[in-house]
Amino acid sequence: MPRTTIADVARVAGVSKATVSRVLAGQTKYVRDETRQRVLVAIDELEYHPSNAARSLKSKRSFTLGIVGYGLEYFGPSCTLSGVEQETSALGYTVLLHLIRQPETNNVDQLLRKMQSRYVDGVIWAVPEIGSNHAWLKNRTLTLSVPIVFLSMEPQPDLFVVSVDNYSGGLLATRHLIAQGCQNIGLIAGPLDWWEARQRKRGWQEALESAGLSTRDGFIAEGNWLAASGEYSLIQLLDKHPDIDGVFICNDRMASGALKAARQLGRRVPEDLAIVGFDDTPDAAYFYPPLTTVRQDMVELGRRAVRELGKVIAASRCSDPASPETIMLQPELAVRESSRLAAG
Amino acid sequence: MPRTTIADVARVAGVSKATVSRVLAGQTKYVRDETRQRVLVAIDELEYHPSNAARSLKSKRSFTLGIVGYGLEYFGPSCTLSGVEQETSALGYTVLLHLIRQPETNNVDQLLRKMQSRYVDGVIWAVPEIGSNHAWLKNRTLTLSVPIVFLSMEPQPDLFVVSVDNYSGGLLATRHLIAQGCQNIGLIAGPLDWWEARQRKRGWQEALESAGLSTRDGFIAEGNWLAASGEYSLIQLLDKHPDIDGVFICNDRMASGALKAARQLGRRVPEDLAIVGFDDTPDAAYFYPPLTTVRQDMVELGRRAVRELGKVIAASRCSDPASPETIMLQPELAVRESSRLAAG
DNA sequence: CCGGTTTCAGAAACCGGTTTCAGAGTAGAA
DNA sequence: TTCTACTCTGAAACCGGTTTCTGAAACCGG
Repeated sequence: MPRTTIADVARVAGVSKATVSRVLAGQTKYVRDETRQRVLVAIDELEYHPSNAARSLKSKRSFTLGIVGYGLEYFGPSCTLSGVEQETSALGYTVLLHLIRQPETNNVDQLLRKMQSRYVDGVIWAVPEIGSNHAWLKNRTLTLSVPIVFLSMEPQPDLFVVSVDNYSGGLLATRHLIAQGCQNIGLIAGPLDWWEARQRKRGWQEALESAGLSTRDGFIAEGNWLAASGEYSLIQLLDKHPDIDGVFICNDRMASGALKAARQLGRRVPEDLAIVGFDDTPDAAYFYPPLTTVRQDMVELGRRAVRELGKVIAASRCSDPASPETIMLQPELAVRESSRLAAG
Repeated sequence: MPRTTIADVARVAGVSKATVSRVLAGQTKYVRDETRQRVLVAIDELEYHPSNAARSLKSKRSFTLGIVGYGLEYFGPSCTLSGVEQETSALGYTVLLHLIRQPETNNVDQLLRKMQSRYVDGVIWAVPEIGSNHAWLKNRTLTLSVPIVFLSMEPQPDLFVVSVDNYSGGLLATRHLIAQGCQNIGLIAGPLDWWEARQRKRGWQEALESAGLSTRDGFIAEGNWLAASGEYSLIQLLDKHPDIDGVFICNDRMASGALKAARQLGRRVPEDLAIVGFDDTPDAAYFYPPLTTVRQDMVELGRRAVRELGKVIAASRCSDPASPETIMLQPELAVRESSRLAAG
């Protein structure tokens, strides 16, 4: 049986397709109240739902937002996606999801074209900036015919960017360690080709410098976000510098590895070694000992990005382009036992 | 500037729209090779990409799979979604994502209609069976005009279901505890209105019974998947039955809470209390002590579901409906220190 | 050489909405 | 009373593909 179309509704309501369309569009003008009621009744009666394809074809919009994501196996990105979907639904759009597996992927062209061929009304680019994987932006600046909001990348004056302030997070973590009385504070960084990892490192660095503490190169180890690398890195670090009494570890997973290493080495946490992580994963509070960490609200990040995108889309529809802006969400510190030294 | 259409390609290639369409469809018949080449060149030259909307409108397919998901903040569902997306892309489709926040949601009708209005070619229902949230299926059995594959629900003869064998997982975990010499084995279950939680419990129960061990009611605590409930539940359990020497905890998060409780109570793990979890979260290996757990491959779950859906879609297109089947993925045990007792 | 099948290609209808344009009816102004 | 102005509605064009139908040309056995 063929689907019920706008023509069916029109026939039942005794009006023309045009009128039904106007009612659907929610126009209050140019439709008499009594007519509107008849149409609404017919729609209800027939359980009519308009075809998105037909609608998109003519109006060139799809009521769809394209999301390009990465690393869904990690807690942060999953939460971001959840936030994105939530806000997208709230705005009456639907999410078209595309995940990238190689962050340095370079078939961006094909991807964008695919999105365009689906008339997405906007795009959330939720692939973190790694190496030069955002270089494609150089070539096509503003050739982007569809509004895009970028997540977690170096702010650029001509782009919409929403990100957590990782630098500020690094500051928070490190200042806290300093306040706890740590003298030799190490860093287990994320992969330094990640923009976010570099920002966290910079926070660590500047906190130490402005406190007059040393940032010797040997105090830095570069991990790969995984627990095993945290374990390994801490062993390395303590081997070279046994006097390290505090470490800022750039995500909770690596921190959990480091905690394991500390146990194996017989270093008590926090007495011998204070540790601060980053993310505030749900289980960070259940590490042994519970982990002090920098909390970032990834769900809110996703929501904000979509809200921003919504504004851009609305503006572009009024042919009144919104001016690019950068939104930085501030992380906060969750203090737990892994860094709690006898209060001075 | 208007987008390049099939008519543009036709003009450049010196053929008609119909011919271009045939080339696009990949038909080898009814298009001379030389003509095809001309068309392909034109397509390439104009960087032509067909409009999905126009295509869907006529052909009633959208090359899109609708995914209805739940609980993306958890590790498992995220991985499933990742697997789903991967396989969906591989099959040339795109994912349309809709997340549910109240698992007992009952506006299923509206949701399905929305999917239909977007002409999705198939649906993956990735909302776990909780309470009677799948009851809507009763009313509309086979009225479903679009192929659906269900995840993680009680198998039904007339539905396509793909799931991890949770019962078998419960068996594995509990038999392992028995093999380690535990005599009094408790259970910290998930919320028992979850089908998956009930299956895991059943595995525990039958393993004990077939070994001639007791399954007193007091040996069971019902958690809510969260770490805090694992902590609380273990305290309860040990309070009532201090002689418990092993526990099967139905997910890793609760297990991490339980490990914390054990530390607080001064119970050594595994010497005084052996613990087995479920999921094999990436950090389970870094718990203190490292957690023995039942590993389920959620990524593969997602992939399998899509592959299955692909088959159903293909079959339905040949108006040769595939006959419903149930696929059960077998979990496996990852043995670590939390349950490793001196080998007998 | 002829009727019949097969291959190739184009014209036009069609999918289900939106939008333009034009016309009818009514109200208000001159 | 007539002229504009505004409200309401329908007919028809349009969006960009797919598909049917039709016909020309090529091929083929008799």
